[in-house]
Amino acid sequence: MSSNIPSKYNPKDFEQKIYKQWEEDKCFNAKPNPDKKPFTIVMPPPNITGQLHMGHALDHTLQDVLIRWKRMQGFEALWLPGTDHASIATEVKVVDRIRKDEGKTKEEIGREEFLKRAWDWRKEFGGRITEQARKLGDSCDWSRERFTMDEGCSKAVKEVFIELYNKGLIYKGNRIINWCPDCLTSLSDAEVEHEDKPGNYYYVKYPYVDNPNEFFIIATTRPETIFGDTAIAVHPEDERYKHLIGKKVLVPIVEREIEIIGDEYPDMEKGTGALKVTPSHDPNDFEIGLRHDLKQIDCMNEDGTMNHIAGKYEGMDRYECRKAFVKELEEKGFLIKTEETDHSVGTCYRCHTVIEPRISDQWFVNMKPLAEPAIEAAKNKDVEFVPERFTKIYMHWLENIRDWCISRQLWWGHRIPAYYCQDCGEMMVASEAPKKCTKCGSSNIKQDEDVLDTWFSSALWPFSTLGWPEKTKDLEYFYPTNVLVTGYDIIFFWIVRMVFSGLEQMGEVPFKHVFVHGLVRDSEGRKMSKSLGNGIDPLEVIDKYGADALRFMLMTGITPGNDMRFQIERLEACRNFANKLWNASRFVLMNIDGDLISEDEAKQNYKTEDKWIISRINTVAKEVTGNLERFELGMAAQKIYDFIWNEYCDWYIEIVKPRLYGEEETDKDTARFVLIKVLKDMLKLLHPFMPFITEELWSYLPQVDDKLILSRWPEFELDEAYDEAEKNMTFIMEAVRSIRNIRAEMNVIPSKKARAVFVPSKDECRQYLEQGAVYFSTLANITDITVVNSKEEITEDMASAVIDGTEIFMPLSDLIDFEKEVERLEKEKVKLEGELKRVKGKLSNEKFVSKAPEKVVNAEKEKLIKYQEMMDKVLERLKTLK
RNA sequence: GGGCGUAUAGCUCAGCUGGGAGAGCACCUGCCUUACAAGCAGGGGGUCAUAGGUUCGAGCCCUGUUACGCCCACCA
Repeated sequence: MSSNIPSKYNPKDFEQKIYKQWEEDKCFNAKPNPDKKPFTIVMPPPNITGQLHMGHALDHTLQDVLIRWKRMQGFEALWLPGTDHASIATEVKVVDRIRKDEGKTKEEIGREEFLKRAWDWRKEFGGRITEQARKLGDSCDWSRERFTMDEGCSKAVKEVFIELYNKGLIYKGNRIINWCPDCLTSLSDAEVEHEDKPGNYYYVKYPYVDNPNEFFIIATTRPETIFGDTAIAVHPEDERYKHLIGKKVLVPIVEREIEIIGDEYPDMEKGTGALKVTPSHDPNDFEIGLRHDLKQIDCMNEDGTMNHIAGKYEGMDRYECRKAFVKELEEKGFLIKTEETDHSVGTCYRCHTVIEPRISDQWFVNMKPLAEPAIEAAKNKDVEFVPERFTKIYMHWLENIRDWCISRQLWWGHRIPAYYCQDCGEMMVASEAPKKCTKCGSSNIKQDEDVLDTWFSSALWPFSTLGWPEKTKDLEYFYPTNVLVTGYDIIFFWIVRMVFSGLEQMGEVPFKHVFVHGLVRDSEGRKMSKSLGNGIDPLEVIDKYGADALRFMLMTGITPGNDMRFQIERLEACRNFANKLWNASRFVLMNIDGDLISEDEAKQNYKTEDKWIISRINTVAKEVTGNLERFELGMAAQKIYDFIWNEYCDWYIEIVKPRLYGEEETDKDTARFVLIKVLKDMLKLLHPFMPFITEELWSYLPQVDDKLILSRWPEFELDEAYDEAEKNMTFIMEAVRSIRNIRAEMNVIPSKKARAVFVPSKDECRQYLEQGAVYFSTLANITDITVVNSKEEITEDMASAVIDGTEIFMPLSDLIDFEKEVERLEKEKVKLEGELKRVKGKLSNEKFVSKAPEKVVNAEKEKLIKYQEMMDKVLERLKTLK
């Protein structure tokens, strides 16, 4: 076994192979199991528009760590994968491809043919994405892979739509919505991004009808909508204007008569305190229009160009028209002034085209009744956000929610299950096309042309993927899920909607915890984006450094909910860590042949260092588990890293070498046993973070019968806590460091061998030293160790150090540099002075002594004695030297 | 307009429920010591943004300020 472990860590040699084995052995599969508790995560389905990026790598690693950990803890762990059809984004891509390949528009090839191409796209990219997920090591149950437009999900979508419609929670209406003139579809409020853009206030004159020489002045940022003006609104209490209500003015140039109306909406403090009202192009104006029964005059086409209402500007782009029309206003004397200003405009989250508010026939979800239970769920902590601050964002959104526009003027997506009789106009909502009109009996029936917002189907993901609307065993067992892991950028799009959908359909929240993470930025802190070209492809990284290194890098040095930077240096450090573990394991295996002794046998022969390392990993396991439970994955990873590198490799392996090379068989076997025992636990603890290397190394270990992925997570064992051994080793390590320090600082290492004289001040330390000669020879090249009671033997030509419990002297004979030695001790003195001052200050503070907990006070008292003792020795030594 | 986040070693960041600050990289010194130079040993480097407050005690809690960033909003 040990002989065939490759001498170099090369992740490419085994990552793929290991994944295949896991998959073949169905290690990721989960099914309802009455003997186990379920632990479920549904994967946020990646869009089929492209490939996985670093954000996915982070997102997936977080989920995989949790799933692997819980699986090892004995839960029936299900991580359910899938992909999202991403209606608008995919449609745009497919349209582009058709244009490029065939030079045709989607209208030219027709709906049916278009959908065929879209499904082809889905096959191609959906497969690519799942391949990438495999490279990352995602331990998801591929036998359950879903797609938001597969049969089951489509059924769920229809079911929910019909149910909400029948309850009156979905309705169709002619209302003002966000329109993207480039994507040519409506958008929900969540899909509109606000950007500050430079613009102007244009102050425009509206002449009075009865007195064309006098004007009413209006400020507007969008003069091109003047063509759609149907009123001017002022606040009915506004002293400046109140008397003008009812008067008529002419829309400049257009010369349409409009009335000055009184409405509560205008803010007397803002601008001129008066508004032009354009119900077709502004949501507020739309509302005002409804209140006053104003005409809705739409002056634009769906692509953002002006229509016939704009007269000679017909066909001109809205921004071109703005410029030209302002010029005309100016020339004809209607423009008073222009003021520069920045103002926020809504843009399409996909293409960033400025959205145009537009009145059209759309489907909406009545949100208020659905939002309330979702708010309650967060208040009751049925859903908890990690970190907690995201609760506020969630709440704020729900409390201010408006109806959700769910229809999209697209082809790729779930077609709205509404049918219209072409003869009598009757609308029928049903899962299948009705054969006959329920009103007039006609069979001339057509389905609604529109599809649903992608997020409508995503909202059902936690239960549609488990078989809903059927009452499946899966659903019963795995729902509600435990954790939903996602970036903070889709809380509104997705989290909120899953919660209210889960509550509405299942009567239960879809997940207990929402674990929110940040963005992966580039090394300079910029968002990774295609346009900047600063994106880093996870696959390239995996190819170069291995998936384990990438995963570990993404898991360490991060704080939940905060953004992180992608740094190649950290990636290298993680790869080096993997290499370190690889070599340490190789060392252990090289020193083992045949079977290990039994635990009982080993236990009787544990040496101090054995007890120490066992005790330490016992504690680490406990802490790591605690960290994972609190979603502190970065902290957990860091602790495992530190233990493996700093304790197991740097100390334990080094300490144990002489035993392995020696003749004492019992010592040797015990050391071998402990090396393996601790290594096994290390591999287990690290496995969720670095699944590949740990599984690979595990396969070389003696006496393992199953895969690491299926092994049992280490738990804290009370009988493996060895406090005395920990104390002992801590002291020894301290002493070794001091000796190493002397050797390095004094720069005289005449030979590998050296002598050290200890003058201990504590009995226990004397004991540690007397029994610990081997540690010093192994770790500090001290071949001659003397423990004495008095300083009779101590001479001037010795370098010295003081630690808690003992003084250490190293004879350097004529090589000693007195100046340097004094310098060293002076430095030590200064340090101790500082400590003493602090401790003394505290203890002389009566309030501290009386108010601080006894434990803390006692600790300070002990420190005082310790430092005082050390100080005395340093001073004494300095005296003899001078 | 409202809300939130971040400010800690040259760089990137940790620091859990308050007891006197850590890592990686970089830097300096010495080592190719038969697991590992993707390494080993040693070392230097921080008034924890700023001004107050609470407390025996503050990087951590409270208030104000500054800088950067993010989110929300029907800001004529």
